[in-house]
Amino acid sequence: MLELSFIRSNKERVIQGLKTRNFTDENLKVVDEILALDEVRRNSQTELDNNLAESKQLSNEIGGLYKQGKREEADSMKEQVARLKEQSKELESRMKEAVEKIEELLLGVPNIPHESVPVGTTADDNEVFKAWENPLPDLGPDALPHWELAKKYNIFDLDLGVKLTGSGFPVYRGKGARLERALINFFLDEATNAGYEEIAPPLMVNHDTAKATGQLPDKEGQMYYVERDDLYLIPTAEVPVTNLYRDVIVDEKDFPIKLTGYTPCFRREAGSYGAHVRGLNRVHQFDKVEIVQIAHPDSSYEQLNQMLAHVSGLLDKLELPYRILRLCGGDMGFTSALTFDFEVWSAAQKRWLEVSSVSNFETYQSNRLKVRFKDGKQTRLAHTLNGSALALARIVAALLENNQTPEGIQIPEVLKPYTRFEMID
RNA sequence: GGAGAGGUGGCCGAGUGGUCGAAGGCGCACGCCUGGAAAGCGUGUAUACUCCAAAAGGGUAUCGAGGGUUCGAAUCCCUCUCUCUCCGCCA
Repeated sequence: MLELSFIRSNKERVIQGLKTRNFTDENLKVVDEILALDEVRRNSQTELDNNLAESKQLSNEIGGLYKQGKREEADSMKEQVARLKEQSKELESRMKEAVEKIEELLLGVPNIPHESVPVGTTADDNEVFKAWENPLPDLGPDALPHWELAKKYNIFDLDLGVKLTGSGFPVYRGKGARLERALINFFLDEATNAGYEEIAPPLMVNHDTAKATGQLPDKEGQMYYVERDDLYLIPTAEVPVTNLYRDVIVDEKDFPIKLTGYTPCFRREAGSYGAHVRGLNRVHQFDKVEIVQIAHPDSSYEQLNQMLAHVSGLLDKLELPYRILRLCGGDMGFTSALTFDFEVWSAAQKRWLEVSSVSNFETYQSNRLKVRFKDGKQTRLAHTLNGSALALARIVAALLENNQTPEGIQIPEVLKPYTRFEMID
């Protein structure tokens, strides 16, 4: 959520930002609407405060009069207080109404894009920030997509998942399960070595938590919900991990706070069908290691670069061809100010698969989270950032496809200490 | 699931209707003292909104949450919620 005070003093910047997000003139009216309501709110608040101050003072005087036994004087003052109270009620409801309406409108306003965000409406308009310079692997016509490889080597099984749960819940087995575990450990170790503290969070969260990182209300339909206990299954570790710092005033010298966590991720996403969602390309449950940072506003973009370098390093070590995209205004997530997507080349499907999304949310998320720090006397919102490092299912898909040989599937060097086998055959 | 106890500031803890944003202690910060430190002494130490061009300084709200009684609520009443203890069940 944008800060109201920011909109108040940076109206033009907000409007420009929303234009990058392809807001029409009609949609842009929301800004004026918010500012008008803010005016109403502040006026009623000032009036209300004065009113309450007066009642308070009168009440104290009444107390004094009673002690002196001046009953009649006191009683007439009571009437005054009663009248003020009437007015206060009215003012309060007017204020409350404005506050609620502002909140509602504010929830509909996305984050202001960073100045480097390219204009555009769809994924086609994303900028290739870092291309893959080397030739892409060519496996020839016999290359099998990962779902065929899964059958051939019995490493994961989607049909069994259907039996147990439903479509989109893969069962990994044998070396497939080991590979999964190896990748998780590899990613966690890498993050730890890069200075991230490992967190093992709950996989279910309450309403407040889901709201603070922005999953509620905008993405309610994407989450699995346990009605009986009013809990949501997490769609990403970002949710519980970032919420660790909800309502916390951070000590400035602790910046940047760097956290990592492995969790399964649960996503309902009723999406498109066909080849794009086959196999592990899009599933309802997948494993992911997430990195999260809470940073000082002055250095959050440095930290973002550091996160890009970290994710790049992982893909380099796994020897996977990848490229980095800078998302355009139309494709960027609602809450993000700047997002880079990592895509890995899947050699049998011959297409790029998104495996990581690294974003700086600036204060958009921290405004709801109320993650703050002291800047002198002032309390300011911190910046939050996060990124996948990395999402497993698609990495597995690409590893299987790219590394297939007639003898079997080669395990990248760096993973061998983790899998403790060299080949899936 | 059953029974009971309890939620007060960063922490501990006092406060059962009147000027209480809240005693006291601890912690923390700064200063004095000291060769330096400790001790000691002094000062300060919540958050949000708001008024003011800003600073200084005001105002309002907040004692788990919401509602009620009252001129006046941390204190009384109601609802909800969370935590703890005991019992039951259980990886």
